[in-house]
Amino acid sequence: MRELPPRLDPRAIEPPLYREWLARGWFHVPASAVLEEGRDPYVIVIPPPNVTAVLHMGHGLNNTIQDVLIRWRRMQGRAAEWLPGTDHAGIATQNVVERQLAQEGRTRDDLGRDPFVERVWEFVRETGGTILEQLKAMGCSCDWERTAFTLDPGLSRAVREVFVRLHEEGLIYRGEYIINWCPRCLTALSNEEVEASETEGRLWRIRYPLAESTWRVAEHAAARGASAIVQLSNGGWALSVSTTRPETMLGDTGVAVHPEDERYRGLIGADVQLPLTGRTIPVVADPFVDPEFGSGMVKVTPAHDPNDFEIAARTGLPPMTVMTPDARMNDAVPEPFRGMDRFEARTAVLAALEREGLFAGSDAHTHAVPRCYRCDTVVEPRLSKQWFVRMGPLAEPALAASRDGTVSFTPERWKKVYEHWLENIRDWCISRQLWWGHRIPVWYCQQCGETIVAREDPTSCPTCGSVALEQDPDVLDTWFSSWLWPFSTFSWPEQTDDLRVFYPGHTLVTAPEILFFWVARMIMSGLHFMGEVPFTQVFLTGTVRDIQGRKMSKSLGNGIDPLEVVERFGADAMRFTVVSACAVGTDIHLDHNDVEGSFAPGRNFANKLWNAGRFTLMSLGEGPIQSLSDLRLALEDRWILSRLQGTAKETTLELERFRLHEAADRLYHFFWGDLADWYVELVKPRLKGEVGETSRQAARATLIAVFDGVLRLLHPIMPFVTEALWRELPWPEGAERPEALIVAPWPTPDRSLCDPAAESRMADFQELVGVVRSLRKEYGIAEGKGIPLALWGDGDLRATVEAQRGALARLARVEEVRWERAGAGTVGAHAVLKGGGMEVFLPLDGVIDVGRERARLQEEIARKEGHLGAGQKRLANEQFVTRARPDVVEKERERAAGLAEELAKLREKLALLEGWG
RNA sequence: GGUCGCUUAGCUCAGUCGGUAGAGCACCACGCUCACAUCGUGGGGGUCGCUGGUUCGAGUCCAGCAGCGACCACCA
Repeated sequence: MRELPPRLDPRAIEPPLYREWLARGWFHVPASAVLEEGRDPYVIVIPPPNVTAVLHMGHGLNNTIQDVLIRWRRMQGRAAEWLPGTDHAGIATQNVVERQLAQEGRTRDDLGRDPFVERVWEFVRETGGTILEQLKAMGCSCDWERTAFTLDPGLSRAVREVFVRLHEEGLIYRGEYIINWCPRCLTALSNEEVEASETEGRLWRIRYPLAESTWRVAEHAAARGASAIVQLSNGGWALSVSTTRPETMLGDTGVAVHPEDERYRGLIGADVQLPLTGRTIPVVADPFVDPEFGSGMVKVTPAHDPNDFEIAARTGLPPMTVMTPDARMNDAVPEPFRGMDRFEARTAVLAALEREGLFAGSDAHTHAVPRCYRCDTVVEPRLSKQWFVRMGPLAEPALAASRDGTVSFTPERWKKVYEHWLENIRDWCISRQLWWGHRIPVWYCQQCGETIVAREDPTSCPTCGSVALEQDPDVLDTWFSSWLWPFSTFSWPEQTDDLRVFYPGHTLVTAPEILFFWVARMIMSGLHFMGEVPFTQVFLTGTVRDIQGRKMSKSLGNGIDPLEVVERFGADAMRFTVVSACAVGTDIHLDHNDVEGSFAPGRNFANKLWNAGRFTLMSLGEGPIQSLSDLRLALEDRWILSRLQGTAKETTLELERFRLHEAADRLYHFFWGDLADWYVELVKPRLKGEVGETSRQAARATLIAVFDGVLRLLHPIMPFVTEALWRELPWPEGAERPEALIVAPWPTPDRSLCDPAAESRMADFQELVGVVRSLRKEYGIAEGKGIPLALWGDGDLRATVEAQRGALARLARVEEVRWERAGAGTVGAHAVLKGGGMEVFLPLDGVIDVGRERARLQEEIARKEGHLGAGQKRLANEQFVTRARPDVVEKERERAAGLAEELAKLREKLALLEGWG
């Protein structure tokens, strides 16, 4: 038997095992495994991390979960395909490279488009994919032969096909609308890419003077209580409007009131002098205006506000863009404001209005300011010509798939969130003014103006034959390639075996943050292009947070590097820790200031596994292992084998329900609590041959069987330490041995090994040992000192204790067991076993503190009397007896009877003490 | 503003069908008995956020309130 070191050294075992699994091709699943071997596929596609990303704990959690599921299904015999890859991450990656350039004092424009894109490619080739290497250190068993990248030729082809097809179907259109514009990234954003942040701002009130011709009407209206109409110091009349963004007033082309607002009815059509600009704008009527809010009068800036754009479209107001792409005031505004940043302009506009006596104060106002999800810059609504996907027709089937249960969510509450989003779906702005990404497959003929949308790059205009074609300069939203991931990675639109076999997939594991960005859209595209949902189960993980509940992030410096954890404590320790911490629907909290403490549970358990394995291997001794079925098994053998069956059943059930932490918990307690603490302790003498050869053989065979079983069950969560130990296990003669644990069959409970009687008797024995130990501690009897034990109970328990007499002596230091009632004159501590009806009596003459024991007894009697009283009251209650479930009533009766019996014994004991003291 | 979720031991969280509240960590005491001190044994610690309701009985079901959080949102 090989000597194992007393401490698990993950660094010594993990990398070689991973290399071997990889080399043996166990992660790779060819389509033939399904088509020829008839195996049932199980497919997970990885949420592709950004190609430039480095691993953080969120990935650690997410990918551990995926690997647990994949390894478990693989052991179940499924063709378990886990497809890895990365996302080109348009804005994020371009930003990274632009920052690099900035350090060299250059911009992307200095380089020009093609050289810039080449530079990004270089960067991606150099550093991209680091994260995938890091996943390997975590033990992720991805099918690396299929590693995909959203800019790969195949995936790019899928993107283009989808664009063209949607365009043909009329689901893609180009138009001039208000979109979310990031003035720093200089690109349009989708609604999902904008994050609202609650901000304490101000609501400024400003005045727009009315043309003199309307003063009389205005005065009249003011007298009738039109609060928005005020008189200026020069005697003229003005409208009062409110705004959170005063700088946009330079782009106002109207003022709107509700058509049925009696207060302002006379003013509809009136001319208003727009301050600072010398322009005259009209008052229009539009039902969007809420008469109840503020003064019931709204300034209209069609080119810089989505609502105003709508109002303008309905009322015919012209849009007027007053900002440059980087959010400075453009040449459309009066000279003094030109070139000012929008926030600078805000101050300047307010100051200018004040000078003209048109500033009317401000109020504190909390509102949601939209920010770019990539750079946090305040997003500017901007009128712009962009490409959009018409989402309504795509959303409908995706909604139905959730409603009819074709797709299910874990935790279930996300279903509602998903459906709510789809019910209120808005069109998707997919064009980005970036260079890094899939170029939009659209060309404009410079000759005749024709727009060409094509699968292949056109060389000439199909309408006029001109060769002067210019491709649309924009690229597509990164998510426009990610949403095709479940089929584009399997060669779609080409109809291959891979596609047929691995689509649709099964489980998607991801963070809730990208439910709309990615999950919902994948379901939409899957249904639309493949006719089937891409997966049927969506498992949304929690968020990894620090001890203060803050999200882990680079900028906060509160992150934990999973690789550091792997390096220090091993992948198994990290995996077990996160799995056991990831209760469904809850976030996981880790302390970045105490990485060791945070991962101690996993590390300790991995080490426990190692040591128990080490002990087992060392104490099995030489000689063949006999078959279990040929041996006469002891009580503890039957007990642990039975417990293993229950554990296998429960573990499987929990995994099926995505309750990974429960699975981890069951295995932890079975391994540590049952196997290591009890079984191993119980069989030590037997393994040494102290109880005879037959007994030794039974213990060896049982130990091997249980170890084999529990290592299999633990393998998905802790693949390395389990595989390392499993390889050292001797194998029963004649039994077929799988090639490796990673490909060993998943245990299914063997009913013939289930033994409730053994479980029950062991439970009594364990309790007896616990009671004796506890009493020893309580009375301060030295650990090493043996004690006599008197007990009485029924025949079954007696048999148990007799069978375990030796173990009792070792585990509880019991010197002698007497089956007789303690006579008068003997005093001791005692305990009553709850279920078993067995009483323990430790004669403790000379040790016991009689006063203390008496008090304790009295206390216990009082407590039990209380319980009994409550129980009897319940039983006396006619409603309870007639209405409660029969088994509950029966249980209550038994409990009461038991209590009464215990009480009688306690009183007897107390009487004994009285006599002695 | 709307929707959803959470509130149980010092901390992080379980708690299935309503029937005498659990785990891990932390803490205290004892123990280096040859698998493991990353360990073992024992122990202390909870008015289950508050109020009311349903029920024979509520951590669990219902209503209201408070606090926290998430998501959604075009009231300037």
